[in-house]
Amino acid sequence: MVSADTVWPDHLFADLDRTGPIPLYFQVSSRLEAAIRSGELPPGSRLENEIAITQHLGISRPTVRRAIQELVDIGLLVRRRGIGTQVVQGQITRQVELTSLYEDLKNTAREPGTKVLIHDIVEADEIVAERLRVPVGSNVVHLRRQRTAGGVSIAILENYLPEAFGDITTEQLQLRGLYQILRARGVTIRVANQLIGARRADTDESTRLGIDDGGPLLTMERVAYDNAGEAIEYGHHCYRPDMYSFETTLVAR
Amino acid sequence: MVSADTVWPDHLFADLDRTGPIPLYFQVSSRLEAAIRSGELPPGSRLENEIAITQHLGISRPTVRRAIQELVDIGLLVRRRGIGTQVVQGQITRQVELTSLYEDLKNTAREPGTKVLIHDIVEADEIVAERLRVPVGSNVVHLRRQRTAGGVSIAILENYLPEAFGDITTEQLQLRGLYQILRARGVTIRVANQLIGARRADTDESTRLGIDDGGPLLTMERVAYDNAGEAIEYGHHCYRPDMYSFETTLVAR
DNA sequence: AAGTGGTCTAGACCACGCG
DNA sequence: GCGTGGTCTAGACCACTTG
Repeated sequence: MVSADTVWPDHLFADLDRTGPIPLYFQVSSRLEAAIRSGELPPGSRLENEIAITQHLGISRPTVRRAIQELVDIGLLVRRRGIGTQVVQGQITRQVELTSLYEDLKNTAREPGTKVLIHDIVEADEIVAERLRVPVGSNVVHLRRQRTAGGVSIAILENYLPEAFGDITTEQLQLRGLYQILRARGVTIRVANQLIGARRADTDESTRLGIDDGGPLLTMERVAYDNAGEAIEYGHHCYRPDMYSFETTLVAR
Repeated sequence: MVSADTVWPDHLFADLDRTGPIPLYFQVSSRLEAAIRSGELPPGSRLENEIAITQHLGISRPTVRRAIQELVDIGLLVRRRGIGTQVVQGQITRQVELTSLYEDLKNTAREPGTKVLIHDIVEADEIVAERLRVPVGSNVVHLRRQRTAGGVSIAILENYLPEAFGDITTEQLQLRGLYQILRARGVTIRVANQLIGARRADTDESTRLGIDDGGPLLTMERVAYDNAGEAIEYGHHCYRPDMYSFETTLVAR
């Protein structure tokens, strides 16, 4: 018997497509996520148990579990053995996505712009060589860009890429984010390692970002890897701390 | 037929325990992780395919897949359909764990210390009430602590907890990290939402942390939730940026 | 004792990348 | 065409929580 206080928005799952290319578990998890974010499943709601969901949807339990797990992984649901599955109390929302700052800004509806300060080929110093796993002194693409949102400077981005990306043009960089350009070339970033910190701005940085000389900067250093596990990009960026910050959701395994 | 250039450290898996309480997939993934981190499986190595591993270990394919998935999730392995599974090139290592600063510091072998500056019960203002999901004006525990490592001040931590934690003693707080105390009471943090930024230090902060007045501070604001999805802790912390930074590994889904 | 999620099996078929 | 990982099934038994 199912407890009376459980919820399951059955109507959302009437049109599951078993023939198309979209996995069943994804169809279920995305509809469920929408129901949670819209408030249809309020914080604290208890979902029906997995067996019951199985019967409602006509799919197997591992598939149901995978759908639920997707939402547990992003911190929207909490599972407890012997208890059930509940919507988390906090309306925690965004995740630090594996996207570029450019896309972050687009999503916040401030018009992003890019000024390319440096775009050349240099020999890798020890740090760049180590990060990109190329020999010291080999050629790498070097970028320095200034990023604006709604006309206001908010970040200075310095990046290094393997020489294979030497044919990226300055025009492309002015129009799009780096990750967009990479994706258009069939390169997908799969894993990234980031180090977030803070330091004083130097004179050049404070002038460009329109802040006080010596004022605080938020910094991020990142190495990104593609599908094949190859290092694709190393960069160290700095941000106006009153215009940008990093949001993360951590979920215990 | 298995390609000649694949690797599988079969000897590591001779003693899998099928009767004990430790899940098979975890036994496999943790041994595999150790082999990767030790360098026994160097970056770029191709693992044997999943069917072959199934036969080597005498376990089913979903179990093998789950073990591999654990390491994909932390950025150690990369899977490609039609290609296989490989060790990531970069030695991605630590993760921002769901632990307190205290434990972070212990792991880096600098002796952590805590000075309790404030420990009282206050009425929740609007922000605290919203974060902890309690009524405005209801009682909450208020903490302000100064954290040292090897005798050097590195952070000021301000936290709010529901009144149910009013029996935590100042002595406990001096000896242990907050999350340790919570765990000892049977409270496990499951989900946390963090916002990381930077700002200027005020005079009190700069004095306590031994930095210049107005110098840069790394800041973190966090709300943490337990197994049941209940808000357990809200805090805003600041760190000496030359002594502490945040490391994250992001993995695309 | 009853109900829940956690783990595991032994298959099946499909989609993608490559030669 | 072949090998790879991606998805899915229909069960089974176990461990934990609560009444």
